[in-house]
Amino acid sequence: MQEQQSKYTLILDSLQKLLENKKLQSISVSEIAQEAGIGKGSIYYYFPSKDAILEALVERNYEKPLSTAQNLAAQTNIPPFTRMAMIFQACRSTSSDYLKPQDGSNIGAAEEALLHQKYMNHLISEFKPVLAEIIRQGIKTGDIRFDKPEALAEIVLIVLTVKMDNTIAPSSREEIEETISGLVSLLEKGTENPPGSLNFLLNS
Amino acid sequence: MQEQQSKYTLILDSLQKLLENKKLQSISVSEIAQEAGIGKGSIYYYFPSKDAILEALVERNYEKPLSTAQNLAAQTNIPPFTRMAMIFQACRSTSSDYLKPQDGSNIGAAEEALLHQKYMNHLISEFKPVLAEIIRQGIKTGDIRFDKPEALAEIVLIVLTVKMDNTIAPSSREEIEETISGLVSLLEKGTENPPGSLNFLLNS
DNA sequence: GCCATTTTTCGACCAGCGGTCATGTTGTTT
DNA sequence: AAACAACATGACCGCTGGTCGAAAAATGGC
Repeated sequence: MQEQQSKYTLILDSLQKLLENKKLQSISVSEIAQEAGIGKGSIYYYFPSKDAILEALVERNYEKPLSTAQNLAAQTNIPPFTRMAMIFQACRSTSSDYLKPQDGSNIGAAEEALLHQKYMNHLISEFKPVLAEIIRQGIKTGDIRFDKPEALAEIVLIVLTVKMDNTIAPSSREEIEETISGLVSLLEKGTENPPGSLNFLLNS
Repeated sequence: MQEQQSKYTLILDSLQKLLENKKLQSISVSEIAQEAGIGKGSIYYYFPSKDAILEALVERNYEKPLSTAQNLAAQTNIPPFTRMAMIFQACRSTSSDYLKPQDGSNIGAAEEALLHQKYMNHLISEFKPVLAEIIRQGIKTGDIRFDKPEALAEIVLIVLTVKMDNTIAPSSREEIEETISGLVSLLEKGTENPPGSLNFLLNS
């Protein structure tokens, strides 16, 4: 008989549960196994390493937002800045999923850093072609004036992701908004749009 | 009798040597002790944790470039963009110090991610006020037109650091240059300077 | 010089980690 | 029923970051 969810999915679910509910820290493979109610050895039947579990989880979490973003890019009838706003939104919402309560202990800081690295890496590399395509269309329609769409997309995504993640350049919520607001200003001038015209990107 | 260098310094030197000479990976505390020619327990007399050693090393490595950057910021007779170029240069040179030969094994990827995170964190947070001050002076002299100096400084530093580190958004050397070139274009438009006027920022 | 006190050094030791593996257990095929 | 493959397991391994009591070196008052 086939279970509702395969062990593979069960393992990912368990890791996710541990990540959001309990403190983040370094979650041991044994813990994951215990949470999933299976033997530790079984985990290595489905995953080659602990890293691979993290990687698979990150990948799974961005399947949905990515596909919606891709659909977004195809909707040429929607104005490009509206679509950009939705990507902004996607970055914000997915980012906050990984914010967990910080406790005093620094144990497992390394694993956490790796998680953030993987997360940002995926988000930037996956969203970049989508956002670049949107920008390219915006250039064609004349809404955007800038001659390096890929570079612009990457810059925007890097700043957004890093500030949302808040690990590499930690700051208060106000400072984050200040920087994003500056990014929007820079974007307005860079794409030759009037000041304030992109303010709607700021709504969280 | 006082040794030429304290054990504290010796430990940092040993870690640095291990980081640059051998493959990066996860360097164990025992290894550091062996390299330094001291007992493992002694390390914990000078440092509370392995993390603290990394942190101290990162901090030490940016003492010098930071102080020169701070001196730079004070030199109001030098045009602001020249000083900015020197900060660009500082980012580039310090970044490459940590690029090490990549081998196939993924062991210790977590520790490496932590190192990169610490490194970028320090670089951005330390350079930000300096660069912001330079920008602020540029605004006063009329060389720069932008109303959020801190935000602009942070954006520039984030993009520079992330691209130089090449861990969060890995790409080829050409792609890196492309993105930086895009950043410069964006900067030119954003600060209301003519296209190409900031090209000298690109020289590595 | 000498002892008492403090500062420094050490490596055996610890719990726990990620990962392996021989040994089941279960399910399918013939 | 027998044979075979797919799945499950926890004892086990080498190693890690970190602890600790004891020894060694330095220090200071006399």
